[in-house]
Amino acid sequence: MAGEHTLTETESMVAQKLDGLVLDFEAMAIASNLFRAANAVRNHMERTVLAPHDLTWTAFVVLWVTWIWEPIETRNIAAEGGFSKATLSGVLTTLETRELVSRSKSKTDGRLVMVKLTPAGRRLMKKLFPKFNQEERFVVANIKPSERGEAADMLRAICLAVTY
Amino acid sequence: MAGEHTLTETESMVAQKLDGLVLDFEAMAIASNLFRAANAVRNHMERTVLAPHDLTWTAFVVLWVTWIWEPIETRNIAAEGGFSKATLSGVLTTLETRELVSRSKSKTDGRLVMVKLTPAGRRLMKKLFPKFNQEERFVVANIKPSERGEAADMLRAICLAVTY
DNA sequence: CTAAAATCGTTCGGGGACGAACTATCTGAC
DNA sequence: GTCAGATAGTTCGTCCCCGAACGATTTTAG
Repeated sequence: MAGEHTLTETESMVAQKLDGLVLDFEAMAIASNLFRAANAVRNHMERTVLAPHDLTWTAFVVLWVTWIWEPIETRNIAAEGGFSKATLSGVLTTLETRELVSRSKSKTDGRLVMVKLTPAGRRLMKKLFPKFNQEERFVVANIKPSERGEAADMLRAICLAVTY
Repeated sequence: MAGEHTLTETESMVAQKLDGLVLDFEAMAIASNLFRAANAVRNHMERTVLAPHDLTWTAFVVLWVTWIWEPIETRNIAAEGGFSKATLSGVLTTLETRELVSRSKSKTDGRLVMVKLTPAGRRLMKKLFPKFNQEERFVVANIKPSERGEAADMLRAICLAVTY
């Protein structure tokens, strides 16, 4: 994650490998830092907040989305969380085994499965989310408060470009 | 990934769940969009550039880092790529089986393993990276060129906060 | 010189991640 | 009313992903 090499060092190495080709180094820097950042934040969250409760990142996202919108259809959890329905299926089973969520068939459409938190799941989220938000504040601490709005906008702009 | 709900909708739901508690919604928005963006970009790259060559995201990152810095020690690949040495070990084995990289013991320190690309690996990267960079340009297309420098800086600031 | 501590890469176990194939259910055209 | 097509969720196979434990090597203390 650290990335011991400076950006310009990397750039000159890449330029050398592909000499003659036109490259957009600024786009490259954004993409590469986007992943460094996301990965670093995820690891930080897992270590500081999630590991003590034996939760993975994805499991937490599922709990969070469900907590906010329950009862919610599984397809919507997957859409909100940004992972495939196949992934969700496994994670839901794990969480159901731990009795943090419950599945039930929709009355109006037999294809749909509705998900809710159990009381234990709700208790966990009520305790966990404030800690999580506190770490989120830590994560953005190096961004000037006046620039945080633009930061969020920029990330949204990236999503938009890729989601068509 | 899509996230059908608006930010304020989500905020009011969260506020309701945790009423009385002070939350930093701006930090929440940045963190959440960071992951949406990273995930979306990764999926986009995998579909448009990587899948045709049967490469996963991580495998590509390993190839890229190795391509730029070869010969490189495995611990440095892991640091540059942002994943654990355990992950790297498996991915390297996969890539070695496909004869895109080669491992060899360091002469000067028996603990270290050096990694290089094979000629086939180098050919692949020389062909693949321009396509990859082209998609990176697509990804940042919705960010004003004048703001792209700040975008990269912001992501670096996040990394810094979390990496200590 | 040697024993203890540190470092490096691999292995192992368990969960996550996805596309593809599958079953079940619903919708719509006729 | 029926049946072809669309949609939802699960299962399966394969790979990624990490922490912890491990064996091998090097460094450090004394």
